[in-house]
Amino acid sequence: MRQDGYAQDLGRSRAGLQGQRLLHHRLRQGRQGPAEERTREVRCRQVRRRAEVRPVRQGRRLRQGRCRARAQIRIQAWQAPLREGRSRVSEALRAELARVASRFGADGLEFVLERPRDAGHGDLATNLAMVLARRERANPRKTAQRVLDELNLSPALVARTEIAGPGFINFWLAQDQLAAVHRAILEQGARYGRSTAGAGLKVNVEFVSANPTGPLHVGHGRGAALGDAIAALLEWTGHAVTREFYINDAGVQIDRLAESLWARVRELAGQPASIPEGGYHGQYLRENARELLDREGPAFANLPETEGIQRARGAALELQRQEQDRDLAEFGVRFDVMSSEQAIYDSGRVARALELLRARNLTFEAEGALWLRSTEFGDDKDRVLRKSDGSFTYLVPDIAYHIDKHDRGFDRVIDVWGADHHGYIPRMRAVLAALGYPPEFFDVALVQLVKVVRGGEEVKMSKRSGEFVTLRDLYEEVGVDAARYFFLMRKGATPLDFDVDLAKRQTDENPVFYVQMAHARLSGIFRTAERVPQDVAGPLDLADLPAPEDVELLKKLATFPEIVDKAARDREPHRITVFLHELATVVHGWYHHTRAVGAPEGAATEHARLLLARAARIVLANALTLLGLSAPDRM
RNA sequence: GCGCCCGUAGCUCAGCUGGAUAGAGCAACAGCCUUCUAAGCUGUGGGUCGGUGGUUCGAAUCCACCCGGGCGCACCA
Repeated sequence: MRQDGYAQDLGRSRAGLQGQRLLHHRLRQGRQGPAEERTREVRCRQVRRRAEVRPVRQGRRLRQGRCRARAQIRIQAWQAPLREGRSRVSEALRAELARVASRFGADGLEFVLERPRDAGHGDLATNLAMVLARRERANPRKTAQRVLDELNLSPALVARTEIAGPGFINFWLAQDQLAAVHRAILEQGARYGRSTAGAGLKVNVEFVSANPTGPLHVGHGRGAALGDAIAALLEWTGHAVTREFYINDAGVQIDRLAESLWARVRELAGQPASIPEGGYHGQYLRENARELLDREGPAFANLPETEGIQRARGAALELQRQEQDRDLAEFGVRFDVMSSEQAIYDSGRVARALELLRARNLTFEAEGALWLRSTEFGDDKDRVLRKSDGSFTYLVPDIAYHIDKHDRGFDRVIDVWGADHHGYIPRMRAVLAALGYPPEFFDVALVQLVKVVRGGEEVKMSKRSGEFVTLRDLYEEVGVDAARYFFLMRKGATPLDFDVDLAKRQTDENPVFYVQMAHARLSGIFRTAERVPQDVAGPLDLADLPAPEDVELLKKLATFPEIVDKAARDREPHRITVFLHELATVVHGWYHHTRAVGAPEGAATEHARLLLARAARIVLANALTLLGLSAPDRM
């Protein structure tokens, strides 16, 4: 039930949602009837969140000193394999700068070598001289000159250098480097942007994990798009990824589901029935009831209650699972493994997990309950495992599940959870630490709420579920590509406004359209030229690309692998959508200002621009494909 | 009370391990179609980066405190 907070919990748990009051108000008003019965469920979906959430967000700055040490260790653990993935040019330059630093008696000095925001500051820039000057209390610009004098760079690598501003050293790369990038793009094709940085690390990405108690809603959709994209990013960076869905098919919510379906069956058969307290009121259960009666015959409604509910349970689970699977498949998300909570109980893993904790002396009995000593491992209070009524808290099967993932040989486990579950993280982390798993084993990516906006108005009711906008409603209306793109446009941890009108618009105001259009236009060039992109081959001579837009485009293409690495490291797919939009802007500008087919500069330029268009088309397609989006040839 | 999240242009948001005049889209305004999709391009206006201190050669970014908004402090999943 990783995500259910989204739907049921709107009125309470959302952190950091400005301007949400209206939404809460509407939702409450809108489902006044059902909401009454749902009160209990709402209450029981609340999550505690006292504890630290920081360490989850590795890629972000850490404001609290106390979390810092721990988080940084983890950042390093994650980044380490990625270092090799950086471009050869910047690595060579970095190495040379490090050599100079050590000649100046500053071995291992930390400095920055990065791509400056402003193209006027070169292709790469370093603050090395400024850092050195600080140690020596020297003038940074003079130090920069000394660094330059000492620097031994091949002209094949760097064409020009300058000292700028307070002491930056800027580098312009040799054109050979750009030609090499172009060659790499054509050679690697659909693989351009991939790296082996992950070194085959086995990663399990668990996402969506919705309760099988109703249709997937937009919040699940965002989780699906995000989890799938994170998984793809990890694949692109050389990790062995498993996409997994955890079915919460045990527990009281399934009992309520079964009772609710049974009530609908009786109702359809004209018998007295009512949805139990905490039950499910959605229209979909009426449809399920109809299906069940059609399948089993009218006598089904006359079964004794116990048996009826028992059989309704199986049917409800099956039908809800089918519907969720269908929606996910249509949304373009596939899972390698479906795990069932019930199966974890049935296989004895829950009992074994409990034994394991007990054997390690991590539990104690008090007040008729069994407790976990989670405070000894960073949680802020001890947690109940077995309630005094003898039943288990949710923590227990979840612990068993994570042990299971560990036992299946995963090096890393990433759970994509609704942000309302963030209070649960320290608990799980504490348990896994207690079991001796390395801290980097477990991580969580949080997904914030989605607010659907139409005509400037908030969310509306779904006609079919009687609840929220379902994922299906959404992608049927705006299309899968637009839905996925919009879900991925923002950082997962940021609340998202989904503007349905904008997503449907077939103009450049719509970012999905704008990006896909860039790809279609590039394809159009080849149609006009009556050439197949794959047949436009040969080395690229930079001298045949006279326009500044040509070079700008090529440089943009060159940044893609680095963007992928960073997006994977920080698990932030939105960086790919940001990149896509930037690249599309450059492509459109290039398309408008230069001419490929029948280039006025001559045949050599036409050929060079076709080569460039082919490369740009590859990169656009790769970035789109990575996010699960199509790259249309015409629109 | 304790804790967590958030506060960047009118709106929605980027801003990567602190860097060189703070960016994009939308909205507003002004232009550009005998030429590969005008489903596009170009330009203009618009910001005390919530506030105050601190660290630093340098802070939207790190630290402290404060203000404002949201949320949580269960034997519920």
